[in-house]
Amino acid sequence: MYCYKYPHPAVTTDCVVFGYDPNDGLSVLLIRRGIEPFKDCWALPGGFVRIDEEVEACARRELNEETGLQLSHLSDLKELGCYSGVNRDPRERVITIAYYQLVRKSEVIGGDDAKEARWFPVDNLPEFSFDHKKIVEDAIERLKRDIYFEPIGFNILPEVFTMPQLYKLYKSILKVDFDRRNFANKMMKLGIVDQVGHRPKDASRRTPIQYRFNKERYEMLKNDKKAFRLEF
Amino acid sequence: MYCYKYPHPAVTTDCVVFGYDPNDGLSVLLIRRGIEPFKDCWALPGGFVRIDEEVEACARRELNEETGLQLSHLSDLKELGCYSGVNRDPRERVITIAYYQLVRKSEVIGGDDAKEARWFPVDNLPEFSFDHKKIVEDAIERLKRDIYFEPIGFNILPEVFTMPQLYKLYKSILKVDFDRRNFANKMMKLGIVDQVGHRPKDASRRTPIQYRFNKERYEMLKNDKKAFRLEF
DNA sequence: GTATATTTGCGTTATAAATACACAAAGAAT
DNA sequence: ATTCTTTGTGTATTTATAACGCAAATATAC
Repeated sequence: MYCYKYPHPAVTTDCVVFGYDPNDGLSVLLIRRGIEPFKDCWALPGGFVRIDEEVEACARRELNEETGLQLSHLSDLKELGCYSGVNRDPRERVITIAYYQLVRKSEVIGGDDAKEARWFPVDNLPEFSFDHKKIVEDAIERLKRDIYFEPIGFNILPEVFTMPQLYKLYKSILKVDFDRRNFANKMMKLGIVDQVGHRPKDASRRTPIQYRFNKERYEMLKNDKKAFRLEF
Repeated sequence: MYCYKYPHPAVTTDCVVFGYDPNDGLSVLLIRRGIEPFKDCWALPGGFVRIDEEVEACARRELNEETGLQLSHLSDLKELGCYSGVNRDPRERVITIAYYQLVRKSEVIGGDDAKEARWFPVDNLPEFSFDHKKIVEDAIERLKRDIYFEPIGFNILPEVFTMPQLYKLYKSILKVDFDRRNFANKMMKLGIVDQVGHRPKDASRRTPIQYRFNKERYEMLKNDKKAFRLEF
């Protein structure tokens, strides 16, 4: 037993992990809870912060334990915010720090002693445990906002992709229509993407050109919030 | 005594409160600690989250208790982030949620049983307690970023102000030079400010025109992150 | 198998916005 | 009395945004 002079809340982390594929569009990674409360319901991967562990480290650890996802030490989770409603967990007072991140779906192995982990398209989400519905909604809003001010896609698209793929990713997040040609021009002018190899001269116009992100320029624009801006 | 099966961290809040005046520029509100650790050192206003209290509510309460500041229930604190270094407090494991806010200096009464509270210009800060130096630095960076994407000034300038005053506020936050005429044009075109009364016809050109914020439009632009953008 | 629709790349043009200054009047500083 | 500073107004120039045309290849429909 651990005793304190004043009552202490428990602190947990939750992660909203976004994945993407051309068929389902944007999806969120959820796990099925194995224990009460909300046994067998869907919830965000997450768990209790250890006493000698930083909060973001906890989010990474829980993510790995529950979904097999091993985030690169480079790619940092984005802090979404603190959720502190006094009755959000029936067991005890629990304060949660939520994070979000974009990953390639293929990186989820779901191995280990992983509870059942599954992708749900953002417009077809299940019933949630706790206040996780609100957290996911906030994450989607946040992602929608962030996409205007920093480049998105490096972690969520395959290494080599086509302009139509990048365009569709943006459209499926923003849910608005904008001109594909202006979008491609902007991406090129920003210098964020490089053409991969040469297009074979026997290839038809219908075969899309392949690109990869220019990591150097991508990181630069990610940090310099003034330089990157989308309108739409 | 309150006992738990697993060890629990303590949770606190800290507030970075910015004020402004033409002479000192941007300042931060700090209090002198009355107890150990860091007795008599300067620290951010803040304190322990109560077990039946939401985190943001705690930040408001502590702010009021320690500085006399009573924030309008409308103006919400902005969440800055979570600070969770395992040794940031020598007493026990403490996780802090930091907030920031802009206020008029005059609103700080410093009454009550308030510990000594004082404004420090951001480029002349004292030694800090805990990791509050990092928190303040982060808040300044965050403010610098936010200023590009949403209107700032409603809470920090007097109700009626002049364009040169608004211009100087922006310059003292951003610490870059930009054209005052283009800035004024932009503010006018955004519809964020309304001229107050008529300029007396005997008034010279040297007497600045008075403005107040158009609250409706201000709030609109605050929420629609796409509509408000500064370049500089 | 032919007609039609869709996808892709590569443009152009009109409108709007950002940027960089010019200038004059009033007052302050020297 | 002269010079410098502050304030408001205005105007070019450059740059970015938004809307759209077109042809080639291929997929789809009938």
